[in-house]
Amino acid sequence: MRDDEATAEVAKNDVAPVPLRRRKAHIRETNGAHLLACAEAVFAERGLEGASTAMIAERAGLPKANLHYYFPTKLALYRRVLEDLFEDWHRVADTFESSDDPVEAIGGYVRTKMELSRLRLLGSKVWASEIIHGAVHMQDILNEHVKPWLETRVIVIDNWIARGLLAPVDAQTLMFMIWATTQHYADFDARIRALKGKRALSQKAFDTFT
Amino acid sequence: MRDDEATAEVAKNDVAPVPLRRRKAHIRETNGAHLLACAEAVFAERGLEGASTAMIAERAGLPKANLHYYFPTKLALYRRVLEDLFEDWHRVADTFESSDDPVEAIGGYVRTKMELSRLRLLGSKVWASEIIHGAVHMQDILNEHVKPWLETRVIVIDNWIARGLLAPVDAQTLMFMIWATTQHYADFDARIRALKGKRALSQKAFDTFT
DNA sequence: GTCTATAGACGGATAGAC
DNA sequence: GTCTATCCGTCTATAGAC
Repeated sequence: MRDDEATAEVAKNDVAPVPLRRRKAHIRETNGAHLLACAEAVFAERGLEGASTAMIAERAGLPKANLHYYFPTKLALYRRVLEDLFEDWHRVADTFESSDDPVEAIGGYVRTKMELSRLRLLGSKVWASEIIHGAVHMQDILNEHVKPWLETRVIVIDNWIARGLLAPVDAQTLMFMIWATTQHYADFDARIRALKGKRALSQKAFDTFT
Repeated sequence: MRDDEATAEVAKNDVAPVPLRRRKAHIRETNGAHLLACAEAVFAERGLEGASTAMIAERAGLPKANLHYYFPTKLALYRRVLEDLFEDWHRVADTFESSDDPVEAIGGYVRTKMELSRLRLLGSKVWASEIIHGAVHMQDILNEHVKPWLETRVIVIDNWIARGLLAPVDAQTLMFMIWATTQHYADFDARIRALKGKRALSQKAFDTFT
C-alpha cells in the first residue's frame, strides 16, 4: 500500500507534490517515529527482555525485518527510546529556574513533571524499570547529563537557603523527595489502579506536599 | 529404597545422627531456600524475562536441572519469590496498629518499612518491577491481601482525623505518599548511587517528612 | 537427590527477491 | 523501502544414567 500508491499517484495525477528524495526521507522519519512509539509501549509493558522485536513490529503493523532496517539492533532501539525520553525530561527540568521564588519554582517544577509523567506514562515506566535494574543501558546519559544538571540545581537551592527563602534542608535530599513523589504516581500506576477505583487526586496531594 | 539406604548408613557409621526422613526433608528445605534467595537476586538484577534459570542455578552452584527438580517452572519460582516477599511486607505492615498515636504509629511504620526495604533491597526491586509492568503475576496477592489491608488502615486513619489527632488529609493519599517515599529509596537505588556518592541520609529525610 | 545431554520452542538478526 | 524465508543462538524443560 505504501510505495505503489506513491508512484502511482505521481504518474496518474501528473503532479509531483513533494520531491522524491524529500518524500523518502519523510517515510524514514515517520516510520522511525512510529516504531519508536510502539517500542516505548511494548518496553513499558514487558520490559527490555520481555519485549520481542516481533511484538514491536506487529504493533507497528510492519514485518520484523523492517524494524531491523530502521534500527540495527533491539538494544539500539531501546537506547533511542531512553534518549528520546530524556530529551523531554530535560526540557521540563529547565522550568525549575523559571522563578526566583522557591515555592513557585519547586511547585511549578513538580506540576510540570507530574504533567509529563501523566503525558508520557509509558515512557516513564521504561525509565523507571531501567533504573531499577541498575541503569546499565544509560550510564552515559545519567553521568553526562543528569548529574551535572542536579549539581546546578543544588547550587540554586543552597542559595535560597542562604538567603533565608527556604528552610535549611539538604538540597539533594529535597530533589530526591520531589523525584520520589512525582515519579511514583507514574511508575506505580498499576498498584494505584488496583487499589483505588479512581485516580486524579494527585493535584491535591502535591499541593499538600508542597 | 529408603530403608536400604538408612540401614546401610547406620551399619557403616554405627551412628544415626539424624533420622533419614528428617534429613531428606532438611536437604529439600535448605536447597529450596537457597535457590529462592538466588532467584530473588537474579530477578532483581535482570527482571523476569532477563533472568534465565541457568543464571539462577549457576549462582546457586547447582545444575540447571536441580532447579527444575525443586521448582517445576521458572514462573512458579518467580511467584514463590513474590509470595515470600509479601509475607515479610505483611509482617511489617502490622506494626502500623501498634500505637494509638498517629505520629508514633506512622513514624514507626515508615521506619520499619524503610528498614525492610534496605534489608530486602533485592526483593523490593523485584516487587517494584513487577508492579511497574502491570502486576500481571500477582493480581491475586494484590486483590486478596493488600487491598483489604489498605482498607482497614484507611479506617484507622479516618478515625484519627475524626478525633482531631491528625490533620484532615485524604487517608488513601497519605498511605500512597508513605509508600512512595519509603519505596523510592529501595527501588531507585541505582539512580541514587549514580548521582550521590554516599547514602544513608534517609533517616534524616524521613524525620523531616514526618 | 544429582547431573549430563538433549529435545523443542522462540528470539534476534540477515539474505535476497521484489 | 518492503517482505518472506531462514540461520543460528539461547532458553525452558525433560529424559534418563548414576
